[in-house]
Amino acid sequence: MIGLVDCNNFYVSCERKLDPSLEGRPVVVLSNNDGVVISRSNEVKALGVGMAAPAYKVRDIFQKHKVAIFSANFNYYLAIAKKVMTIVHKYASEVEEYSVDEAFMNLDGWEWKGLRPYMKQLREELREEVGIPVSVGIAPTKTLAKVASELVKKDPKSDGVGDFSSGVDVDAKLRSLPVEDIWGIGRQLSTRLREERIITAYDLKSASEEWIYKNLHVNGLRTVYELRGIRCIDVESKRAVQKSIMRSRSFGRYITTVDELREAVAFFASAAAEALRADGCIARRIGVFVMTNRFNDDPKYNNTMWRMLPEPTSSTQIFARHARELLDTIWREGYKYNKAGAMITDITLAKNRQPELDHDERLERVTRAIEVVDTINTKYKCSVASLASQGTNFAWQSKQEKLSKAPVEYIEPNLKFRFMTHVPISAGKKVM
DNA sequence: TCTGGGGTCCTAGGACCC
DNA sequence: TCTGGGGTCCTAGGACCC
Repeated sequence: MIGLVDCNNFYVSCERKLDPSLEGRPVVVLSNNDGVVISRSNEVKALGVGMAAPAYKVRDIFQKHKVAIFSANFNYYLAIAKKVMTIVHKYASEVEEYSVDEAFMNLDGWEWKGLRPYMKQLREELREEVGIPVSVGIAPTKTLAKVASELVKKDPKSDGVGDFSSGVDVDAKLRSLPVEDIWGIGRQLSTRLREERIITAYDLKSASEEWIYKNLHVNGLRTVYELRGIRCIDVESKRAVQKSIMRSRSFGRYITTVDELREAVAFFASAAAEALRADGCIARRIGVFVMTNRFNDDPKYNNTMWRMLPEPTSSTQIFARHARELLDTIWREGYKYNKAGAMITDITLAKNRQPELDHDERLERVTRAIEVVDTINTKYKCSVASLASQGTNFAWQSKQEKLSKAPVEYIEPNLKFRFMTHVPISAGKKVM
């Protein structure tokens, strides 16, 4: 059997942990730049506010129903997620941390009768020790475990554990789940399926394999098999090396000068390189993209450019220099830029690198300087130190107007959602 | 006025090779 | 006028996930 632990309304639950008076009240968490809704309490879901709803469009609802609004505090949420995962690992030897707030457990070999109380115990421990409510699904496949936890979340009378392991009329459960709520069936596919009168999870389970393969390809067929209880997607408990790293932001205001955009791109490239080093990896390819606002009538310009480096590296300076050159190639005067980013791909483990033929002392020095920067940033849990080229303005910084104050022991140093401060230092004499 | 930031995998189509 | 048949590799773009 496979178990799935899924934190309920995770970011909202984290805010409620800080302020228990939010319990029972409508609460939302907004994305970066306070742009869209990324976590909703059940009360907010009941108001009809959708996932990823633009904040300005639902402001009236928020006001009318006195919704508590928070800017996303990812460093804090990650700290809580870590506590959750630590406990989940106690309950299974094979755990796949599927996302920040979700984990699959391989429970093969467990007597099915024991599974439900075992998972209830996990749920209670998470509630007591971390203060986060979760839903659990137990089923023969990952897709069915997702279905089980999904149904549990929707059922106010349930005890939080959905069990498909034995003696359950799974088909009846599948009939109650709309096809678009299945893991792996998104908007396009569900539209296509509905045209074919495939409306519920049960319809999909019973669909013609030929038709599915022709229209939904291998992934669709995998989903169908998984709904039938045939395991096609394994629990991947070993964390794989990332294949790409991206850092990007929507800006708090439009950027119209190349200098400001250069600073932003230098920051993104540096942040990506830092994450690369933290993984013990090197990479050969860097890309940069720029975008104008895609929602208004302003003149549009989007562009991306990639470059293959002569050899793999993890050097902030090298990535930042190439990122700047790429930006200068795609930069066009006269547009209001709204978003930009840097991407690194063709990643391999640094220990697999071919040994250097000639020892480069300058490179060594630069590498040491960068190590110091990484250490400082990790220690202070934000970007205290940076390349001079990143500038000191951060005029392009995102908005975060409703940040909750998490105690410092709840702040997890992390490279993904690093915020920016204003004390750049130079790593060496001239770095770029 | 105000619309996130990461990731993964798959497919189609072009370039190129024999 | 007729205009091979594979194969591989790469990239762009689409679909999905949270």
